Amino acid sequence: MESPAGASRRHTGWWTSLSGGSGRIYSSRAIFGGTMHSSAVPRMAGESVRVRFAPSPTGHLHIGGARTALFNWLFARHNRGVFVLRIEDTDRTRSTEEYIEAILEGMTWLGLDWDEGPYRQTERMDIYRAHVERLLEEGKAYRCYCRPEELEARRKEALSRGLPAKYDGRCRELREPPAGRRPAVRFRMPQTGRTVVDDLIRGRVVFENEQLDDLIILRSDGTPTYNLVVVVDDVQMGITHVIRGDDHLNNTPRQIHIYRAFGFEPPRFAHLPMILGPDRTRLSKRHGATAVLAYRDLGYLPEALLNYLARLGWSYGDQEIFTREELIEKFSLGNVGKAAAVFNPGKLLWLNGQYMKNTPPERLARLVRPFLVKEGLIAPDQHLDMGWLSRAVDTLKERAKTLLELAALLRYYIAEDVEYDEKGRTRFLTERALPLLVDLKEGLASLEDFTASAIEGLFRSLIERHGIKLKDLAQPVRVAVTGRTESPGIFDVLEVLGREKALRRLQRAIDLIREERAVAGGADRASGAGG
RNA sequence: GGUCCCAUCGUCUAGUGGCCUAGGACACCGGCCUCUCACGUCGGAAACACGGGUUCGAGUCCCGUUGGGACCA
Repeated sequence: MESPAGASRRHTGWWTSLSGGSGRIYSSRAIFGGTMHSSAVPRMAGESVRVRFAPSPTGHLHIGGARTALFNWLFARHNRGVFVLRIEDTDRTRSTEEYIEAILEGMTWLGLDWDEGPYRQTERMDIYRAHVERLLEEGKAYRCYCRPEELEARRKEALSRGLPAKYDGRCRELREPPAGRRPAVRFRMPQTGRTVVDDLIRGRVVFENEQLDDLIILRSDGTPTYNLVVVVDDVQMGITHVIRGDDHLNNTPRQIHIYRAFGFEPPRFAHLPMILGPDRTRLSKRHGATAVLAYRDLGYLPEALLNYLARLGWSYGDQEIFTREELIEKFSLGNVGKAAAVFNPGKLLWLNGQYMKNTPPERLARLVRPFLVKEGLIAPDQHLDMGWLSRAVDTLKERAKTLLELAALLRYYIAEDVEYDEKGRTRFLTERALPLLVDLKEGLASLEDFTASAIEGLFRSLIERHGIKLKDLAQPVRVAVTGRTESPGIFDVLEVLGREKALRRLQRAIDLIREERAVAGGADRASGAGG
């Protein structure tokens, strides 16, 4: 499932357009009149669940969007429903093809495969205009000739007098439109009564209709606005459950009235709590890496990020680690919390470490390869024995919390030579260690099988012969072969390193100690301090 | 400003009126394991925002206050 192709096998096609040939959900006949009622997916008992993720391609797929996508995906998979991907690219000035690609790539990397789409709103403009036209004909919407500047001035005026900044409805009953102005279209909201949203997460939320504006559904330039478009799309795509961020909760009553104006029962709504940064404001770039693909490039495993995202706002008793299948099986909206959650990179890192140590070394070896290239340890097309790399990875995987760290640790196995950690060199590559290293080198050179257990045997007999503890030998050797004071078990390190490299590095350490002895001796003589 | 939402350890959370002397996880501190580091393991410090009610009993229900967030832009 790591390959992009794997995740896209269910897609009906990248650029499937609802207004084009697919016709499965939508047919052009369904746009108008009575056919619309019957052609939209009816809400009957036992009807299958249809949900959607509708990102707007004005940026990368970020943590918050990915969590929304994940919850929709989990809800669909849990209920054996359909997960639709819809690109909300009506904002042409800010939407780009690159971001669309990046969003698809992010979802594919996370394994959030969609069943339909991606549909694109820009291909559906005629449909939205037709819907607006219908509302106009039925008197459920009206043309508004107020200019944006006028509206702005009135809003400021109202605000300064402490009144609600609501559209005053002056074009509602307009008989004679002023000449020479291109009107916008407003939706006629009810002005009395109340609207109830029975939210699947937040419970019953009541809005006074008095508070609702006659909102603009078609701008004077002919482009439809968000609240119209989202309703038309959700109706036509047969969406049964709208699961989205709670920043949309205030829009919900308006949308409910638009559904009703078209003669549809609204879907069920579920508003997810926000994800915040450490300063408790909405998570954004200021807080560091927020793009899903940035975590991929930092060496995170997709299943770890997925697991972390799932636990951000959702829980299942005390359980922290879930396989993808468990998430699908155990997910329910009832276990989604209501309070906003702070994104905690430290916990994500821990979780990734858990996944690292429980992932088969063969897979990690495959995944770490690009990071070795990035680290400059191998050339992009360089051959690398994957069996050997797997063994090397196996010794390191519980020491590395990310693939990037793993690649860095792999350096002393792969590189020709090592750089000594300064402290390690002065502390362990000493005169005292010299005979030990010499003896060990000889022993290793004549060892029959260059295996960890044979190497251990050699170490045991050496420390007995010299009357020392294991660490007196292990640490100097560790510094000599890895350059560092910490590493996996020294026997494993030597085995993975192989006889040739091991001997060469020991010799280099031996030479170094002897050189320093010579220099020190020279210095002693020069200063006349020699005794 | 108006409307709406939210409120348990620093963070993610369990908790759906008695099982709570508030549980788990990350991070933090200490012990153990040990050739080092890590993993693991054992232990520690750490929270029901505040005030009123309801109730025999409230983290849990209601109201208010405070604080945070979102939308209107």
